[in-house]
Amino acid sequence: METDKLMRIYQLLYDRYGPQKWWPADGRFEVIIGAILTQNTNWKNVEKAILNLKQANAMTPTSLHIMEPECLAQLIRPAGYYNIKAQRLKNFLNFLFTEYDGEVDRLETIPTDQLRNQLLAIKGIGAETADSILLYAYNREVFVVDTYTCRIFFRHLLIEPEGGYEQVRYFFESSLPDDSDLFNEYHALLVQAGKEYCKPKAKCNGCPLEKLPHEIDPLAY
DNA sequence: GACCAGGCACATC
DNA sequence: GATGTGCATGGT
Repeated sequence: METDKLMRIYQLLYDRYGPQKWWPADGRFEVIIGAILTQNTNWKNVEKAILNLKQANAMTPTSLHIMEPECLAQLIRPAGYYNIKAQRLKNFLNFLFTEYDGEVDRLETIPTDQLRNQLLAIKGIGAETADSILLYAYNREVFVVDTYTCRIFFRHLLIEPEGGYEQVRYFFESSLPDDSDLFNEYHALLVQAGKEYCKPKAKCNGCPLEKLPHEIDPLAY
């Protein structure tokens, strides 16, 4: 049904930007940490926080698990919301050590739906963060919906503004081939296009999708 | 100085 | 169920 349209959009984005090779991280654990740190935050700031953790030899489950929350908060300070994010990281690590002995690889064998529910039960991990972890750390066939995804697709009249997260996710997952590599690139390309052309209060001249049907008033979303 | 960033939980109506 | 608010640094 919507498959052709979605693949055409994918192709337009891919032609413009090429492969994005996400997630920009060194290993599974770092993907998870980055997914929490990047909540409502510029990735450049997250990189500074991750560098701090690495320089403190703290980018391991054990060292983060035993670290004082105040110390962790100071290390991740550049990523913003550092107190709340330190707690969120701790919540994940408590889960990891309680349920899986602190081994991220042991999540590999858990069925996707079950793992998703376990992640969502952790305070501080919402739908987008859980799905980022599932797709980018565990290669599961889960489409990550974020602000840019909604904004771009709403402006191009492809989704309803009142469609919630799960509706939009279903729209992509049911229309696209069940391919985690495709989901991976697609989301990354939408973020790239969004950063450049789909700001909240700006028109998007030059956007790779500008020839598609388009909502005229960019302030609408 | 204003605006924005790869959200989420919680309060209140 | 919808809507509003706090959380915070750093780049443009």
